[in-house]
Amino acid sequence: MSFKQQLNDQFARLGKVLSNGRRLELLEHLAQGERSVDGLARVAGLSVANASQHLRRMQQAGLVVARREGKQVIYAIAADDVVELLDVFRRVGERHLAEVRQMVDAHLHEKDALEPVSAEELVERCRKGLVTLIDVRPEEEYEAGHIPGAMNVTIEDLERRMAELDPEREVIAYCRGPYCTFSFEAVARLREAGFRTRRLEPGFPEWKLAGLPISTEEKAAS
Amino acid sequence: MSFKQQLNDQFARLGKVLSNGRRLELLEHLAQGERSVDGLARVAGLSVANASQHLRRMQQAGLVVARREGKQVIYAIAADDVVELLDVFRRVGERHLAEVRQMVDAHLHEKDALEPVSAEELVERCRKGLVTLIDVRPEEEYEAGHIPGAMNVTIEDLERRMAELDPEREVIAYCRGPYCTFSFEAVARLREAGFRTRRLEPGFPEWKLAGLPISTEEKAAS
DNA sequence: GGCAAATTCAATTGAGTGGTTGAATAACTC
DNA sequence: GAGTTATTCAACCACTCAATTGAATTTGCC
Repeated sequence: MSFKQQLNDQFARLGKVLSNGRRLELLEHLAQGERSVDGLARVAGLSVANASQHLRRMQQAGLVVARREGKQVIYAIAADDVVELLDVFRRVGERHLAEVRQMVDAHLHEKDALEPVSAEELVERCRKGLVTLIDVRPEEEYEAGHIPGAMNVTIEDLERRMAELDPEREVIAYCRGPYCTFSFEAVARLREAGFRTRRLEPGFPEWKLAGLPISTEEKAAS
Repeated sequence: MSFKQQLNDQFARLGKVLSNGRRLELLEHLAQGERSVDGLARVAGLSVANASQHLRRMQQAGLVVARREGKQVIYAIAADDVVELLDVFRRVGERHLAEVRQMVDAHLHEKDALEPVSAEELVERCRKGLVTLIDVRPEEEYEAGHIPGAMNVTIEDLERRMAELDPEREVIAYCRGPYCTFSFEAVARLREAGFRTRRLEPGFPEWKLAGLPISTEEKAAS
């Protein structure tokens, strides 16, 4: 077997890691911040043993790193370029896999009724103090890092905490990324309740990757 | 099975396509330009039936497109973002797969003895008329598109045609991309023969992707 | 229509993968 | 050190995949 073939076989190992939906899901969660094995197993709906297997495989491929912290093993994305890869991967997938386009169109976008706000636009509007920014991810992920000035309101809390929002200000919601449904849902519900609302185009990982400021201050401070 | 899981399974299909060394090799060749099934089978060292299977699979995933031309079926990369994906994929692979780093270090780079020239630098030097640019890929790929002003000298022809090169000018060689060995080999041989030589950092696909000018003029014109 | 070339299809084989289960290991607590 | 919790290991089964082989299909040419 030629050198070229051996080399391509090595690269193919990376492809193998990305060739399983469960692993992609785990990577998506890890892109939000580091987590323990059973934390990941819970959010991804997998058995602990199964999640552990997938994580170990990704570790061998160098995409994630693990460290021990007491009884727990904490996994994290190995480097920013992995998030970048995931992003390109998703973009190409969305463009080229007919099935993805169909699924996304059918389930998520009510066409562009929920027209997104770009990162630049958000920065501008925040500066002017025109908007309320909400982070629709679970509390754990919010605490691991969020956009400065965002308040954490999960989907479950949304109805209950709507009263806290100023109806005069536009509400902008963001979540994990372009294929996370939280922000779509939040926007839909807030619209029903009469708010002017839009979703932020990038998710938190894309925001972070772009080098924009992030914050890890406690919930109370927002 | 949740929507999120289904969606990730769809994306995983893309990973599956990239999870095989032979397919990656075919994509690398296709990134040089379109080719027929048996042309691809020959350059990749596969049986025609096997190449056909791989190509059909990549077609189903939307990464390549096929068109009939007489008796032959011509395959081509579906869009530029596929080349971009391949590029990110290789970059991440090189950084994160320890085995790749080892193999590449051992076989290709005699460390940076063959320090590469960037695309910008080449454009600058070409403008000043300081360098001879050679394209070390097979004739077919050269004819499908090359950097303007480059002369096509394959590895096989190199020894024989060295006399055509001006020993006073620096010679810059390029080939298929960062994991193609042709330009390394050409540079090594030319150095032995006493030429000042370097290799171009990007390969032809990367050059094209960057939107830099390309030419398809006949060999005689160079 | 009959023949040849290029490609695809269909069936088969051996190897690898994903998920489950139950046992083994590691670290902390008492 | 016994007990508890978090993680990994090992064995297993059903399933998918890569490559080969030979037949079938499509197209062009006489």
